[in-house]
Amino acid sequence: MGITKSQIFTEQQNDLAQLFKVLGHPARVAILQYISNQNACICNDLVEEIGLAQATISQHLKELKSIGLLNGEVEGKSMCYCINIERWTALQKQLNAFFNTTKLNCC
Amino acid sequence: MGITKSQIFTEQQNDLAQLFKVLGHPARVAILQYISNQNACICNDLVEEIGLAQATISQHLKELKSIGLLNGEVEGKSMCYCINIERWTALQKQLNAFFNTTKLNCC
DNA sequence: ATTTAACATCGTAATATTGCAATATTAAAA
DNA sequence: TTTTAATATTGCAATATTACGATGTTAAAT
Repeated sequence: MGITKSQIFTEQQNDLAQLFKVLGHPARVAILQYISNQNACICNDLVEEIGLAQATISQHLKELKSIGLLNGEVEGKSMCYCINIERWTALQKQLNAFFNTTKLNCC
Repeated sequence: MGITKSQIFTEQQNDLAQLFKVLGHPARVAILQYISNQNACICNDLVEEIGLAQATISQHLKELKSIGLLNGEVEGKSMCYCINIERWTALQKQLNAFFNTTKLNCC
């Protein structure tokens, strides 16, 4: 098939998996790491920095935006992409909650 | 293309992305949650519990094993799949390290 | 008004993932 | 030893993802 059977899982499980999934590509990890080390973040820098075509970078940025991790602000003819601090922290808490509520009493 | 250009990223970026990727499927999230709430964990339970075919569950278990999160012990004609506590904790630390080292000084 | 620069979107090819039926494999039970 | 039960593996169809060239779009610069 190739299609994930989302309907058999809880919303929480689907949401959590979606977050992990978006983070599950080295380009997106690299983008987050790079942006976090800049003060100003312009997409064109990323194309040179990461080494993927402009269209590809743009797609990855879109996915990071889809889970609210990035804010994009128009700045002249450039875009200023920034990490959404609140979302970032909330995401970290969300993932830790998953790790902590999963008990380890097995075997 | 469809092929991730792993060679342009660091090993750390690829590894981290791989971990996120394995966790990025609701069935695998559900499996971890279910196993963690059991004392004994037998794959056949999972088939009924999760609602995917036995072959599919077996595949997902294999992926979780691939990042060391699950231990599989043969127990008669059943398998006892358990969360690897050390790996679990290490993984949580690894993800937190990613979140914490990513500075939030942008914009 | 044209040009240029910086993205975004579309279309498409290549590859990966998901899911399952069918078929091994393995070990206990009969 | 045959059967049964539990799980793994294989093969394949359907769908998703990745990547990029080509083409929009928008706003500053000329």
